[in-house]
This record gives sequence, structure tokens and C-alpha cells, in this order.
Amino acid sequence: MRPLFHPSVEDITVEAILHALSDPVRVAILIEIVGSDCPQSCSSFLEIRNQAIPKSTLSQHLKVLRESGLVRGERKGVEMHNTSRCAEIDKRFPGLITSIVNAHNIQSQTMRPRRRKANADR
Amino acid sequence: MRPLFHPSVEDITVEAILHALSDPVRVAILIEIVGSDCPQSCSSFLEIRNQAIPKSTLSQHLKVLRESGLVRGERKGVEMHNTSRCAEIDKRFPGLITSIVNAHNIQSQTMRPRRRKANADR
DNA sequence: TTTATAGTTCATAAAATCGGAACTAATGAA
DNA sequence: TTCATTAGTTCCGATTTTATGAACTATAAA
Repeated sequence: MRPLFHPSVEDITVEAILHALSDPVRVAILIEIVGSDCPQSCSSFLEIRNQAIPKSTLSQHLKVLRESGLVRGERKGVEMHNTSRCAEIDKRFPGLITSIVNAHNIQSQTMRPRRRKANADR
Repeated sequence: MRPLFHPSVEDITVEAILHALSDPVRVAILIEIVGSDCPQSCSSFLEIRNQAIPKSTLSQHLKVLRESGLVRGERKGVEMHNTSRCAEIDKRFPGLITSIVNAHNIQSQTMRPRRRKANADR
């Protein structure tokens, strides 16, 4: 199994961050990681926002979060410890992550019923 | 030709905004629109950041920007007047666009030579 | 050892993106 | 009016990306 890739802070790009956070599942995961005071395992996200995520998909999502620089993943025994790198990112791009997370909170508070995608609630 | 779709402010989503701005060409276009004091035509972006963009691709990019709510497009005679909706968005998601544009500026100031994509400089 | 658990990788199907060619719509000239 | 021009959109095939079940790997515990 190939070792996990983490970009150094100065290689983190805005594009990659925005792309990573343009997916509702991934933002939910990040918000969870940011909000908790201890590292989260991948499997703790198998169900998120009342939605079951297949574990191969979940693995991909965490890879995207890691490789964009948003999350650090460290193998601890059989499981993975996922922690936020937002503090580092905030030094490079002040206010970016905060305003995105903030906007997400506003959005979920003002959510109105929406046309749902074909199979959003499998 | 189908009329242009613009979401109302309360239907604008963070996901759509982030997705729209996760593409370097689209951010460049938005920054251009935001920075100029008069409406910009689509064709003014046929060359952006020293890069030629095919017009079908450009049309798609502007569609993404419009449908995410970032840009308003109004047909004026034979051409299109593209203007920013950032002020509206800022009311709903304070600081979001500003911090993204800001981050992009920081990034382009600190840019170091990077592995380029297969045919980025055609 | 074997078994169990947590994650990753592989293969493939489905969806999104790119860009040339054809099309549409408005304008102006003959 | 008709023709030509200019600005943008739409169509469609090729490429790229994403999603997910199945197979695999790595660690730990029995």
C-alpha cells in the first residue's frame, strides 16, 4: 500500500481546495473533522448527513481532501487518524476556509426544499 | 435559443459557487468582470491569462458562472453583457467571494514553477 | 496460524468536460 | 428585402473524471 501523499503548505492551491469543498459529502466530512477535538477515523463517515456512503467512495473522498491539503491522514494501527490542516491553510489563505464553512452553515440554516438529484437518497 | 437561466439569490448554493471557482479560467473571468467598471462581452475572454480559449468552451464556462449565480448575463444586441452578482452573494454569504478572490491573488503572487498539465499551454 | 477490522486499489460503468462544426440571432450594408 | 458579419449557443464525439462493487492489503487480536 502506497504511502499517503500530503502536499506541503506552499503547494496547496485554491483550485484544489475549492474543488474538494464543492462536494457536499466532502464539506460535511471536513466540518466534522474540524468540529471534533480528536482525530476521526474514515469509517466514522460511512454515514454522514443521513446518507450511507460506500467505503470505496469514502476512501476516494478522503483522498481528495488529503491531496488538496485540507486533511492530514495518519495510519494509527488498523485505522486512520484524520485531522484538519485548516490552521496551516489559514496562514497561507487567511479567512478562506472559515468563510466557506461559515457559508455552508448559513446555507444549511436557510435551506429550502430543493429538486433532488436522480438518486440522492439511496 | 433558450433564454438564459439565473438562479434567484436564495437558490444560490455554496457548492455551485465553489465548483464554478475551482477552475482557473473561470476565476480569471470572474476577477476580470469584478474588476472592470463596465459589462464585459464573452468574446473579451477569448484570450485570458495568455491562454486562448475556444469559444464553445468559453460559452460553457460563462454558463457555469451564470448558473452558479456569480454572473449576470444580458443579451444586448448582438453581444452579451456580463456583470458580477457578487454584491448580492455577499449579502447571503458574507466574505465568501472576497476571501476566495483574495486567496487567488495571494496564490498568484507566491506562485512557484509547477508541473504543468499535459497541454496547458497550447 | 486464523479471523476480524479498516482502508485501499482495481475494473468498469456513468457522468462531466473539451472543442470543432453547425447553428441561431441581431445588425448593418447593398 | 437579401446577403454578410459578428457574437454566442448547441450538438456531438473524444477524453477525462467520478462512483462503486469486488478483490486486495495491512494491522491487530484470538
